[in-house]
Amino acid sequence: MTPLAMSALALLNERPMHPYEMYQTLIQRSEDRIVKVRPGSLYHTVNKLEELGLVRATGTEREGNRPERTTYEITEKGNLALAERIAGVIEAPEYEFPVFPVAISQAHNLPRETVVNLLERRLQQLESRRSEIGAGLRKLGLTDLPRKYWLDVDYLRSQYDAEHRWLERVVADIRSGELDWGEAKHAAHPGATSTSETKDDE
Amino acid sequence: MTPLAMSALALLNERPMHPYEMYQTLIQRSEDRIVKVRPGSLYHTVNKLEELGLVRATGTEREGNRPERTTYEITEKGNLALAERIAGVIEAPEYEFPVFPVAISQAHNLPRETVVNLLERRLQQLESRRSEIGAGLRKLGLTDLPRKYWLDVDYLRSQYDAEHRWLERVVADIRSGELDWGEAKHAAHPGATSTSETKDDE
DNA sequence: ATCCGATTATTCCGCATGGAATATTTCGCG
DNA sequence: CGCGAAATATTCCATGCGGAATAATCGGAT
Repeated sequence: MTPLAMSALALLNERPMHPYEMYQTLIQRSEDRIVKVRPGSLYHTVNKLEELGLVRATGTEREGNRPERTTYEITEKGNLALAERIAGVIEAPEYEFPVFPVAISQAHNLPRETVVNLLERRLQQLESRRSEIGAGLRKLGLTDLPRKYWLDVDYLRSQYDAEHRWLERVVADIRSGELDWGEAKHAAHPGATSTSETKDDE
Repeated sequence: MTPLAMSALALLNERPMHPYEMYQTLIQRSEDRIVKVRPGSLYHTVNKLEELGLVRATGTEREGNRPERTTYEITEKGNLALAERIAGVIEAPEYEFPVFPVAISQAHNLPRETVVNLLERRLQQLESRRSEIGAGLRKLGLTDLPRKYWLDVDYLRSQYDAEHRWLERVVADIRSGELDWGEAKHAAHPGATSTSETKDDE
């Protein structure tokens, strides 16, 4: 079950809805900070959930002359599956192949000072993300709600902090020479004087 | 450019190869810990890189009577693009929607003790992951190489540590009551003798 | 009153990914 | 020396997701 499926099921667990209403609700609650949600995917997801018997269509109303909208409700099976999925995800950490480690593992192809600059820019960006998180929290009035309801933010902040510290440490270590950056052959670095040779004869 | 495309380009930046050789090399270097790599996707990826003019086929040899293998080399443009992509990823942090936050944001649907148990199991799993990382490092003899070449491991470890501390803190806070887990209506919890649905009580 | 644009609600298409299928060849084992 | 298993090298197909297209209606400015 994909993240979006989890969110969709969770919504139907509150009350029956039609897909577009789920979309609105997710956006309004700013859950799109945590799940990737696009209208198209949502419909697809709900369809799949129906095939799996985790939700069922209760009926199709039409208001005015707008397109028909199909309302879905969660099934007993769906309720079960949701809880099991949540439990499964929490219980067993799974690596999800973020890009940053890939890039950092190849940073040795770039020259020292370039890397230092890039890392410092990242630091700045992280700072502003951090403050956005805080601002968003307050804007949503989440700070009034018990912590139970924003554990995810709490978690993400701790991850953010760790990355922040790591970046600062690495930058310092490169600067100080503690982390040696033996300049070998590099890949071309952006901004290098490149003899632009473009061959596209296919 | 997807992570796999980055890895492929990086390999071709070392020397020309045919896709299967890239596959072998990635596996042998255990880069599949960091990039998701499946033979199928690799061929597809290389094709796309060719269309984009970032790599070019140098020729097709055949050894014995095995299927023909097409060797590729990186182009000037490819070299440039690789460096730019690496720089771009490092420079600008991008959220990649991991599942754990989604699950944790819905954990309030599960009963207190269940959650505590799940979090504790996760802690254990993380422990063993951690030791595996260390073991893998030593097995590959990476510890001899300068730190420059295993910055990714370094980073991942710091992330791991942060999560570890977060989990311990949260578990402690739930246990102590510091983090209140007001037991409201729950979704069915796995292993519960669930009877009817939870529709009407708010 | 009317026209423009945003909102409502959904469908459709393309593309990247993963898994399986294919076909040949070498290797291990008795 | 011969049989099956693993390795070599690649293609093919089902699937899920994101972005764009569609189509009707509502709100707001002139």
